[in-house]
Amino acid sequence: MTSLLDSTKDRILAAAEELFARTGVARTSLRAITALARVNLAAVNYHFGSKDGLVEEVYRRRLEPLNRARLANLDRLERRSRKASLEEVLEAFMSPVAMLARDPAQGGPTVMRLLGQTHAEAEEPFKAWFAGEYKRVLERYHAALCRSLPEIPPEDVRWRLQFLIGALTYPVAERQLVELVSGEAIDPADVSHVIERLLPFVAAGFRVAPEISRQGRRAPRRRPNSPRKR
Amino acid sequence: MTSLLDSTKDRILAAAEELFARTGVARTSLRAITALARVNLAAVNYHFGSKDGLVEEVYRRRLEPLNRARLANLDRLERRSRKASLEEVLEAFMSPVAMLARDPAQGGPTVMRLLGQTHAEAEEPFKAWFAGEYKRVLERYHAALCRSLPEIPPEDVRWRLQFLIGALTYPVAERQLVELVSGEAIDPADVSHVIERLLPFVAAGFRVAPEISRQGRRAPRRRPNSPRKR
DNA sequence: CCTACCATTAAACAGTTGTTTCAAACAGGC
DNA sequence: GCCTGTTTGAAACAACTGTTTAATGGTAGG
Repeated sequence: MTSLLDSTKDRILAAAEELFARTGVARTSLRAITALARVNLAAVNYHFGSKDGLVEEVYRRRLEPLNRARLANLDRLERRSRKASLEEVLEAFMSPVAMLARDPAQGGPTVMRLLGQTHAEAEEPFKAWFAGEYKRVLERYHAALCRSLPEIPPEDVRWRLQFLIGALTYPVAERQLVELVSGEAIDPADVSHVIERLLPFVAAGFRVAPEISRQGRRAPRRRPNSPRKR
Repeated sequence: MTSLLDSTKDRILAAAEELFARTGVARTSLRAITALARVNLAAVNYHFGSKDGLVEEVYRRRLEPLNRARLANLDRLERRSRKASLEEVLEAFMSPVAMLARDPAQGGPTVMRLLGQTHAEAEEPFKAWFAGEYKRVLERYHAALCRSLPEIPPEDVRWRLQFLIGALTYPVAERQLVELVSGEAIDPADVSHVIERLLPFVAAGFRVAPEISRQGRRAPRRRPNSPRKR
C-alpha cells in the first residue's frame, strides 16, 4: 500500500491513517507509527510539529476532498434548470463517500473507519475547524432537501438529515458490527452497495409525513417495558 | 450525582462512566477516575483487577439492562395472539434507550455518549462478550422484523436494521454534531423526542420496496462527481 | 571547496501510564 | 480482649508517552 518511493511525510501519513483507523488515535503511539512507516521517531515532530498536528493533517487530507465533492455535486444539481429530486440530493451527499472508499489513492476502505472515529477522537482545536467546515456542507444540504421536500417542516428535515448521517456513517465505520448483524463482512470495495441500499431507505423516510409533532400526544399504543436494574 | 453513602466500588464506577463518556476510555487515566471518585488509586485494581476489568464492568452495567429490556419487550409482543406491527417492533427496540437516558439511576443522559463510544473503544476481550450478547438480540429482532414485513427479503431487512442502529446510535451519542446540525443541543432528558422522530422515519424506510437488488443495473441517473485529489 | 539549508538520525528528556507492594485501618466472630 | 479476612492508604515500580537536543548526512548555490 505504501510505495517505496513515497517521501517520509507521505509514509508517516499513510502509516498514521492505517493505525488511527485500526486502533484509534489515543491508542496509537508515535513509535508505532514511525515503526510502521520505517521512519525516525523525530520525523513526526519535524514534519508535523506535534502529534496533534499529525492527527489534524491525517483527517484534513480525507475530509476536505469529501466535503468539496459534496458541495460540487450540489452545485451541479442547482445549476440545472429543473428542480433536483430528493434522490438526486441524497445521492449527491452520499456518493462521495463511496468514491473515497473505492479509490486506494484516497485512503480506500481504511478511510471509512477513520471517518467513523472522527467525532469520537477529535481533539478540541481540530474539532473547531472540522465543525465549521462540516456545518457549511450540512446547511447547504439542509436547504436543498427542504426545496425537494416543500411539504416537510424544515426542523424535521434537520432531524432526518441527522438520521441519514448516522445510518451512513455507522455501518460503514463499524464494520465489525456489520459483520455481526449480517453474518458476513461487507466487501470494502463495495461501499457503494451500502449506499444503493441506504438510498431508497432514507428517501422513504424523508418523504413520510412527520408525527403531529412537539406537544402532540403520543400514539395510544401501550408502553413497552423499561430496562430494570439488576 | 454521586451520593456520599455509595461504596468505593460504586463511586469508582460512577466516576469512570462519567469520564469515559466525556473523553473516551483511552484518554481517561485511572488517576483522573480515582481523583473524581475521591478514592485511592489502588482501589481500582483491588476491586476490578485492572483497568480493562473496570471498563468491562462500566459497560456491562449499562448494556445488560438495555439488551434485557429489548428482549423482554419482544417477548411481550410475541406472547400476544395478533401479529406485531412494524411500529411495535421498532418501538420495542428503541424505547429502552430512552428509558436508560431518562433515569439518572441508570446513567441518565451520560450513558448515551458511553453507548456511542462502545464500538470504537472496546478492547478485544470485552468485545467478544458484547458481540455475543448483542448478536442474540439482533437475531431475534431480525426475525421479528421479517415477520412484520413478509414482502421484504430477509437480507434487506438485515441491512435496514443496520441503518436503524446507526440512525439511533449516532445522533444520540454525538451530541456535538447534533448541535451542529440542528443549531441547538438536544435536551438530554428528551432522548424520547429523538425516538419519536426517528420511528416514523425508519418505519417508512423499512416498508419501502428494495431496489431490484444485487446484480441489477444502477438507476440510469448520471453519476455525480467523485472527490478529487487536491 | 565552502557555506547554507533541509532532512534524518540516535539519544536523552521529563512526565504520565497501569500496576504492585506492604503496612495500616477496619470489620465481625469467638 | 484477640484473631479472622477484607478494605483502604501512601509510596514506589517499570514501562511507555510525546517531545527535544545535538550531531550527522546530503545537496544545491556561490
